[in-house]
Amino acid sequence: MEFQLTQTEENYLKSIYSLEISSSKNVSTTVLAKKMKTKASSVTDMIKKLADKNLVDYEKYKGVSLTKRGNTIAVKIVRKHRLWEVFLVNKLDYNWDEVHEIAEQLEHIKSLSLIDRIDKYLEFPTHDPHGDPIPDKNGNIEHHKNVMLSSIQVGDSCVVIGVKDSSTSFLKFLDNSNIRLGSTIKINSIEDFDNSMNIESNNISFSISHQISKNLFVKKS
Amino acid sequence: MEFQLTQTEENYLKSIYSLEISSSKNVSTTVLAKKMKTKASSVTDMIKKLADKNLVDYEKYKGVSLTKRGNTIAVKIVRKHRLWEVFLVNKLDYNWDEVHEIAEQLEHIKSLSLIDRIDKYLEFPTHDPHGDPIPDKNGNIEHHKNVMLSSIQVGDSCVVIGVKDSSTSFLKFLDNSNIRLGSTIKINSIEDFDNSMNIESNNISFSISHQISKNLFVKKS
DNA sequence: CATAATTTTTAGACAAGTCTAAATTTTTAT
DNA sequence: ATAAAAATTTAGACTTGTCTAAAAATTATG
Repeated sequence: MEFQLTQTEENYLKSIYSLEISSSKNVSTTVLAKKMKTKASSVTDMIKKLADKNLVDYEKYKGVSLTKRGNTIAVKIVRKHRLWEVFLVNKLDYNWDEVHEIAEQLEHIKSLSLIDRIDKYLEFPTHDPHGDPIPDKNGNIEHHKNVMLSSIQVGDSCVVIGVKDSSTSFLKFLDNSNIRLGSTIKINSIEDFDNSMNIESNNISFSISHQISKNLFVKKS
Repeated sequence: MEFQLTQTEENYLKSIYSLEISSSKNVSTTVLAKKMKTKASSVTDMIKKLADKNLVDYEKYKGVSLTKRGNTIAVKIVRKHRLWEVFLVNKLDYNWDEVHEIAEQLEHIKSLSLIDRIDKYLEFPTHDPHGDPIPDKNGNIEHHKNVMLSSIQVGDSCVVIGVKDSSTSFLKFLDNSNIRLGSTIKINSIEDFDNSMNIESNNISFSISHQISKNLFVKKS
């Protein structure tokens, strides 16, 4: 029943999945086009194909959403992506800013057993190197509470549990600031003018922009 | 300088490489078509494209051969394929008859560093699970002497060092006969009629067809 | 060596995924 | 509420890798 999709189709499903999570509305053609780095007209074509295959619900001019079947497949791809990232970091000693592109390729490897063997080999990790939760074999996934560092109040402390932006430049900035998953951060002050924060981490105080604090998932401690 | 090839182009190069090794003549369109499970006309089209890219030497009606550049790329793909096979067998506990298809996909993953990290992680194996030699980082590969079990004489003993045919059915037969890499085989007798051999392995005597003995690489002991 | 058989190439077509340009629909703003 | 702007879709085209059918070249055979 689980017929073969092309890599491109899989990438569309994955993009729709992540856009649905962050907005909860139907995904628009333009937004999807930007995410897929292609043109709106190409998106329309592909959406029609996915709708024919019952992977998305689509109504002209109204955007798309994943069907149950589409969601199931998207979650599987996310699972593969995140497990491969764990493999690359934990076993091959890659840095967390180096693994995304390789995992983008590895996530499309077709095999009924491979990813579950990897999962076992990695001893069933629950989160990837960026703190994102890994869906289990049955597609169950525990979502972030989405608490951003930017919403924490002066005087409070929190622990970094994930990054929203996984770009190399952001991750390298965090490396240079000695901020990693598990780091404890205390808010010393917030600048009214630009919402930049003075924080304390590893006993060092320094300032970070709003752009930074908006992209760090944290848990109050 | 090392521009991107499609998976299909890579597969053609790999096929030409393996056909060149086994015949040392130019590879004909028909033979390549059979190997690639496609039609001769498709092969002609692709060959032209590869020739344009300076990966093969091609003269109409005379078949193809790899250029130095084409050979270098083909060897890299072979290296990736064989290292991934080692990973699947040694780390993920796959059986040697299960890994070919998955490695066919993994060999096309693009990354400048990945395969060398895998190589290191596996502690620089020299042979894949079927006994085929693994090219090193610089593309150096030590070729089999191509001594087949079928060429060994009655009374002599030898050690299995590789399989020519890596099909599931052949490998499963070997599993069932308790023949694996490193197994010692003694030739008790050879049947004139069909060249079947009576052999002794693991202190058990049994008969194998010529088809079997022609597909086992051995080293005299 | 001449003709038959085989191999190889060419010509024209198709599906997938993309593009540009134009047409249509929806949204925004006056 | 209607015109302008923005978003979306359609139409037609291009590329990649494939195919079938037919033509051309090579090889084999009598």
